[in-house]
Formats: sequence, structure tokens, C-alpha cells
Amino acid sequence: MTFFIREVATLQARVIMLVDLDYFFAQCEERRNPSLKDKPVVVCVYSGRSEDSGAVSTANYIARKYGVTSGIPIFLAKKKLKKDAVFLPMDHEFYEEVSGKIMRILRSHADFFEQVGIDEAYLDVSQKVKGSFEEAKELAQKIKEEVKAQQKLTCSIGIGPNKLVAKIAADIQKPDGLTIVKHEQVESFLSPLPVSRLIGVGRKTKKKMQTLGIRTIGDLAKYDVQRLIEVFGKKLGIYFHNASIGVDDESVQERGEVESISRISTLKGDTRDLKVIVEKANQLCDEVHAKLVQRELGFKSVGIVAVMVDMSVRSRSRTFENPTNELEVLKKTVKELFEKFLNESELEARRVGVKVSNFVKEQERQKQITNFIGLAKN
DNA sequence: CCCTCGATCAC
DNA sequence: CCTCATATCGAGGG
Repeated sequence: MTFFIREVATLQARVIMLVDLDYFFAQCEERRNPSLKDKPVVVCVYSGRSEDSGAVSTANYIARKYGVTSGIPIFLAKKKLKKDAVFLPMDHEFYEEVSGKIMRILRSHADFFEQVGIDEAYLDVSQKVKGSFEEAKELAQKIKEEVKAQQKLTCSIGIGPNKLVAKIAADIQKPDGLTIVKHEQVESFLSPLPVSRLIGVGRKTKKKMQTLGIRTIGDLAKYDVQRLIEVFGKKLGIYFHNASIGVDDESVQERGEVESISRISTLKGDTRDLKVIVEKANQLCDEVHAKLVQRELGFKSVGIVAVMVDMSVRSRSRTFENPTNELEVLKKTVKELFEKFLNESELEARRVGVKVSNFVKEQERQKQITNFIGLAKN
């Protein structure tokens, strides 16, 4: 019997790490210019409406002390900081380059690897550490040292029996943190934490749970699953229940290709003038199309999105019978979608976006065409 | 099963 | 005054 249990344990028990690069964009800027290190650093997305319009992407911890966090308007960040703060525009290419080098280091230490966004990755290290959390801790320290030595950046690492716990653990101590939660600690670790720590619980869901008397993950664990399903739907209800008791069997797997490519941009001024909107949309089409070419993809679906003056978000889309890769088709479709949309809407638009999806590898698309011509001939 | 669209989350 | 990009879910309709 003991034998059997041990078998099960070696087959199933996992050791998962979540590595999170600390205040990534701002830390990249500090690395490039170390004189920034003792100042508040705020990396911004400028929207171009006015001098300081736009939002904060990432701020270093000095800036955060003053209440400057991701997503707040730039002008507000300036009001909070005043003097010696440094405001910088995003340099996405640079961050991608740094990220790529670090991800290669992380991948080399994992049995299975999954990058999540530009600054996060899950590592399944079960085999590497032979199921030992003690060894996992040593490996994590080694990884932190290596990233520091080779790329001059700090990161925070969470270790747990699954992705869910590892992710929350990584958030506990940062920057430059290391938090380990073993199986037997999962319940006591999770239960006092607010539900908002769970992936999938944002502003709206937190509010909804609050009205149900659910504040902590422990509260959620005690709540009836059937009720959760009634309130949040089947998929989410079951997910929330399992998450609340630290259960998660999602595997760590390399992410496949992206399934949509989109660009959105803020207009100089609010408008519902088709010409103005199409002009901006065409720029976005160019950018989206460049990505498509780069990835050698054709697309079957085209979508537009408009953020209206009241910040409500509207979208329209169209799916073709056959995939295409032509920029002109994209632009024409986008124009038609906006034209139709404007007829159905009263409000002025503040931001507009373009999206393509339903990809077909260009090679496959060409093959289809060749086949079709072949058939027609016979 | 596919399409469309809004909502939500989180980067 | 309030960025950007991607994924996922559910509802509604076919």
C-alpha cells in the first residue's frame, strides 16, 4: 500500500515555479541608465492627445511609494511625484530583447516551460529537483543569481505544487523575493488572502463576490459550489471552487502561436468622422499586416473596436469564406465595418482598433489555392 | 459547430 | 484625464 501511494506521488506530485521579472520595463530602464536607480522611474504609454495624456505602464518601487501604479494617468503620476522623477516612453523593442535573453536562461532550467507575457514564466521543475521543494529552493536561488549576473535584473519567484499556488506565492514577496508553499501549507497559505489574489478575480468579480459575503479565499472555499456555478457560470464556478482550495492541474506547456493580432490607438480628438477614423485605422492595418507578413500568416476574420467617449467598448467583425493575406482586403473590410458601425452608433469615438484572427499558415493557404486551381482545370 | 458581440481580466 | 494586446467565456443566433 505504501508502495502504491509513493508511486502515485512520484507520478503526480509536481514542483512548479513562477518567475516574475520585477517592475520589468522600469528595471530595464534602470539597467540601461543606472543613474535612475535612486529616482522614481515611470515608464509611460503616451497617447498623443496632449503633452501628458496617456497612462503609466510600469513604475519602479520608489515611484510606487508615492502611489504611482500601472494604469493611472500620466498627469496624475506627475502630480504625485513632482521634482526629480523620470518619465520615459515605452521602448518595447528593448524590453523584448532583454526578455528574450532572460527567457532563454529560465527555459534552460525547466523540464517544461511556459512564457506568460513579456515578464513572466512558469517552470515545471519536478524532474529537475526530483520532487523536492528544498532542491527547488536552491534551484530558484541559482536562477536568480544567474539572471542577476548575466542580465543585471532581479526577479521574484514563487514555488508551489501547481501554477495557481506558484503564481500567488510569487506575489507575496517582491521585488527580489522567493516564496515557497508546500502541499501541506497550501490551505493555510491561501485561506487568509483576499480573493483578488486569484487569477480571474478582477474588479468586477471581486465586487460580485463581496455581495455574496466572500472576501477571502477561505470564504470562497466554504461557499457552495452549486451557488458559485449559478452566479458565475459553469466553467468559472468550478474554477473558483478548485482555486479556493489550491487545486489546479493545468500543465506547464509552451504557448502555441498567437490566435489574434490587434492594434489600438487613441485618436487626436473624439470624432465620428469616417475619414478621420479610417485614416487612423489604415495606420493600424499597416502595423497589423506587417506582423502577419513577419509570421507568414493569412487571416479569415477581421475585427474593429471602438472605445467611445463614455469609455464603453464596441466591436464588429467579419469572417470570410476563404483566408487572405492582402493588406488591401484588410483595409477595405475595416473601412466597411467602421462605416456600418458609425451608422449604428450615436457617440463619438475616442480610440479605434483593428484585429485579425482565424489564422491560416500562408503555406497552407497557397496550397489550398493551388489545389483549387487544379480542381477547376479538371 | 461556427459566427458575432459584449464583458472581464490582466499585461 | 483614463494605454495596449491577447485570451476566454457566455449568450444569442444560425
